[in-house]
Amino acid sequence: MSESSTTRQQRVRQASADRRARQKLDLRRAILDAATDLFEREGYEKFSLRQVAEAVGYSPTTIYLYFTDKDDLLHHVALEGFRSFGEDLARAFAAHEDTHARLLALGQAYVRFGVTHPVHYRLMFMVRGEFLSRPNPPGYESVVDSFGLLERAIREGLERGDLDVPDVSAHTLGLWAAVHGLVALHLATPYLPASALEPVLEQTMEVMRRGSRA
Amino acid sequence: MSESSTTRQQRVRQASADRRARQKLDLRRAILDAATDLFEREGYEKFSLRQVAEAVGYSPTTIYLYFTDKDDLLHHVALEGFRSFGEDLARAFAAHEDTHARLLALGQAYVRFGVTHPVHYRLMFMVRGEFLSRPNPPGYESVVDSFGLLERAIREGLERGDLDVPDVSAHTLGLWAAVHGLVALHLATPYLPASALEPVLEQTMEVMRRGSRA
DNA sequence: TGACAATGATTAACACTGTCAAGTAAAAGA
DNA sequence: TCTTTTACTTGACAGTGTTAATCATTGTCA
Repeated sequence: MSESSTTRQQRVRQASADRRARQKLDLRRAILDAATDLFEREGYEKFSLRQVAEAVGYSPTTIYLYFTDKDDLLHHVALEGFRSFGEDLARAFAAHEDTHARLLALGQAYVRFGVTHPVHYRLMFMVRGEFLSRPNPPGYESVVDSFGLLERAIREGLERGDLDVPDVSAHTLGLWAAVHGLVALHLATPYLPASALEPVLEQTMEVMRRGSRA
Repeated sequence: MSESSTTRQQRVRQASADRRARQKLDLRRAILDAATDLFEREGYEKFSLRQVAEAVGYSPTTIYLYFTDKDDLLHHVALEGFRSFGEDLARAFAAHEDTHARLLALGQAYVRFGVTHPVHYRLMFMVRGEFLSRPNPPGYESVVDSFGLLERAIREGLERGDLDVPDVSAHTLGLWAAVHGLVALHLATPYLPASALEPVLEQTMEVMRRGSRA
């Protein structure tokens, strides 16, 4: 009947394979979602593979069919964080043209992420910062290079004559470190409560602005 | 014979109690040393109570007679770190009179500690920063308040007219965060290798100096 | 000196954990 | 219909922190 170049059997087989691949992706997604959920509720120390399995309704060993091990699963939980973190920063970058306004907005977006996603932040930048040095696995190639974004803002500021610093990379690192340090101090120590975070950030950004302006 | 107000029996009893107390302290010290050693060799994740017990030659449950639990033991490992960290900073503080030289020295001492004691640093300020908010247990009352030290350096600088910032506490936090951020980035990410740490610190300190000078 | 009490450490067990090898049941392919 | 592949589970191992019960030794006191 049909004059297509593929036989009916071939097409059915293909559809079947597609469906199975889709189900496999669905379960992988469900595991990752359950893991993220559990992680955010329980925190790094109490996060357990077996509890993830129970939450998703499979035996513990099934997880190993979708992630190589607990660490890999945790890495993907972190990657979800890097993705939304990158999106936040990209929005802040795009929202301003002026160099200093842009840098301030980036700093504020950074801090805001840390405050609203403390458990994720700790995982991503404090407890398991090594994740940053791992290559992005399939599906996460497009995650925004946040560090590169900040570097670009600074380089452009330098080209426009808004900034004057000896070394772009060093200043990028210094600014990043300053903001990260504030969030880390807030999350890990009693020195910097949430209420003080915003004003301290502003004063620090202002000091660094004054110290780096042309 | 002896006309002392205490009987011989009383003195013997006292000496015996003293000896037992001393032995108890010795074992506590031995456990803590073994724990510190193991922790520095194996790192936070692999640190195990049972291995500490084995290293010191006692059964696992014996540890509970000297520390309330694993967390308490880990806290004391961190406290050893806070002590030597505080000593390093106090030395740097005392070595300089000039405000900016003193602040730079403090920053350098801070970074040096992080580089030479990475495992301890991670425990103290990154993975288990909550330890900072716990009250100092017996034996650690004299640990230098490093944060207070930095604050004093800044306040004195302000009083001498070397600095001009709106808020002393905020600037203390900002400076601390900047240096901590650099160490944390070095220890947890690939962005800041050891070789780049010193120059980046210098440029950042210089930017903050320019931005906060009177 | 001998009975009693306190101290210091141990053994055994529980409820967990991540992970691996082997096995099972169902679906797909020939 | 027979065989192979796929998806998943069972059972086990070697660990973990922690608790309760127990044992041996030492100190105390009649």
